[in-house]
Amino acid sequence: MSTSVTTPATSGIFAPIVIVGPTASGKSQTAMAAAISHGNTHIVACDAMQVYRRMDIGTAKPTIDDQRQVAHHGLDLVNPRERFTVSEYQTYARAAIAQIHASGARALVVAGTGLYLTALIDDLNFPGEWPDVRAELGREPGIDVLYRRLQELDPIAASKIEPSNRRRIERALEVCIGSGRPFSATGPGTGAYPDNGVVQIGILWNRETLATRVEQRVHQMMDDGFLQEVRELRESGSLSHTARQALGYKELIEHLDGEYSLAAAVTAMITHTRQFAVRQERWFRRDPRIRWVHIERDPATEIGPLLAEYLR
RNA sequence: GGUCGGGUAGCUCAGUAGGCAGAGCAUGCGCCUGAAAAGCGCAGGGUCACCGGAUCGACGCCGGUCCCGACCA
Repeated sequence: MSTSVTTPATSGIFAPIVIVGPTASGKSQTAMAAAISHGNTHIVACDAMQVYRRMDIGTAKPTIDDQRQVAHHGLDLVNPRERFTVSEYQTYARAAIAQIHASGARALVVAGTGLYLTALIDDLNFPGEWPDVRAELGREPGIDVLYRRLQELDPIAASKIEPSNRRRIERALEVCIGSGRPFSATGPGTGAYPDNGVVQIGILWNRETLATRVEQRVHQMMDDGFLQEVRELRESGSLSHTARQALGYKELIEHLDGEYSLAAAVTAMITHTRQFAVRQERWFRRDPRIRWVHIERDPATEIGPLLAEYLR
């Protein structure tokens, strides 16, 4: 079955169940427990960093043991030196879910990366890439020049992009110039929340507790040999633009480069991870389709019953 | 004990020849279409260490007190 651009491959009776939540909220653990107790369930990771091989500890990737107990998808798709984008994820994950469902099993998506999830379950059509156009735009020093040009070519897109956001201005221009059509004609975008039949369950902790969990997890990662993992990655060659910016990896690479003491790197890592968790919450809470569950102590047991209704 | 620095936002520090107090980071909120663990924006937040004085007016000037640092004895 081909991945139609107008109908997500996920709609209909075989729509997946999705667990969303910020980092360190206990998504993976919850999914594992549910998959084991219900059987015939595959877990599909929706995570921009777990796609990289050899980036295991810092991305909190499900262990080999977990993967032996429950079939996982979306992990270890590319080398950390390779480029990987939302668009590729969209194609990959829709095909994976279609295949899982075709085999008569259930797909349980575990989502931490908001844009990737939108690409997976909603109508997000990526218009294409024009590297030569992009390169040329990158050479223009004046951001105001670029913004004015976008205002001419695509006033609608320009009105939605802040004049200071160079990256988005460049991408919109790249599409306008490359395709000859306005970027804003691409589709409804990320702000549309159509009824797609996908059940999304959100894990919600209070801020302070989540912050504590983040801190504890960072220390746990360090105890588990995170520094050694980063050292090996760093020695095996340079990472792709995306992989290089993964939380924790970035800070530890800077430490190994001598820019940070280890203690400072760990502190920065905790702060940045906490900020990331908040940003994830902000992304997800815009989606009115998500059913949030306030967690007091243990997400696996507190979400279990709700999940059971849909995994039957 | 003496001399010299310094005490300003949660943190690190600017600042004013006296006229309603600033930045970066942190925090809160918002945005997000091929880097998204990325990128961008907005906001809240101060008895300018304390006490007294001169001045129309002090964070700034004068006197004193306390605290921190360096050096000298």
